Amino acid sequence: MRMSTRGRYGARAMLDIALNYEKGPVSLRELAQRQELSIKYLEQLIQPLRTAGLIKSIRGAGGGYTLARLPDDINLLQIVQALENLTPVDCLNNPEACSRISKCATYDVWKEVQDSTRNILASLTLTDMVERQLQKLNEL
Amino acid sequence: MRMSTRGRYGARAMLDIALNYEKGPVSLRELAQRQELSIKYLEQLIQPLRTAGLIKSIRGAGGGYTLARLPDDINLLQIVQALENLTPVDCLNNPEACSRISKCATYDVWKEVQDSTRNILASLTLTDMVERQLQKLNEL
DNA sequence: TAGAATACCTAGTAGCATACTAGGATATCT
DNA sequence: AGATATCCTAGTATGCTACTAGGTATTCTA
Repeated sequence: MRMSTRGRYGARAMLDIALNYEKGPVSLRELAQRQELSIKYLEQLIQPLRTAGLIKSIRGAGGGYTLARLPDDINLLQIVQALENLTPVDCLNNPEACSRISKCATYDVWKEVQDSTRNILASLTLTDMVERQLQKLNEL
Repeated sequence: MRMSTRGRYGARAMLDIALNYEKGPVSLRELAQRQELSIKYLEQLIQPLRTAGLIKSIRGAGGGYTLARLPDDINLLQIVQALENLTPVDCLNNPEACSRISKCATYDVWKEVQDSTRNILASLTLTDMVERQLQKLNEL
């Protein structure tokens, strides 16, 4: 039950873009610098976020990325889901993956686990995360 | 956020042993047959469960495994935790893993995710799982 | 006491996913 | 024109997962 760097870096990237919402588009160069991540790797993570409709890009000099919707309309589930497989067990979303489903009690249990983790992630919006971030910086 | 076969097979094994609680020890051969898993792989999964104090073994002919405690005192968190790394992100349990913790708002968020998944798993006991299993078999 | 049946232990290994890097094409601003 | 961006495809090392193999130790039964 581990999260990959994709989901984590993606969340950091989205938070960064949200924090700079007012200041215009955030370029990958800035983003990579602030978040101490490689541009090339970020480049790979940012594309799925774009095709998921969470950010939009502005090409050319002075370009970068901005949120495609209000921070209130973007939650962590959407972010993570765009970047990694959130299904803990294959049989949950692919009934053919296992022939034992009908008699398997653990199936129900994993379903429950999946549902509740999704609920937690979905309950956290970018607005929440921005708030937390600002509060955290104030405490330093 | 995927679960490995270790945790899943381990849960199935524990449930199987619990279902046969009255009938005496369950051998790996029976277990492997019923669960359609390889003996050799099960052998590897069963050891951590034993050292975690969830089952005890009886060696020699006629031997096998039985629960080390009452099914009510064993929950899914204990089972899964014995078999795989449940920490979604390293920094949660190892502060040196990342130097950004103090200013990282996503840290708090992952912590929340971790805590709640652990709570779900901890709330499911072997007794619950046995009940579900029996009910499911009745419905067939 | 032999032998069958079991658990226990250590070492391998193929395949796959992760976490990147590289190089170039395309678009836009100044 | 040139600088600064995004966009796209391919490659790759490393580590983890999901096993398999082979042998040892223990205990029951005939």
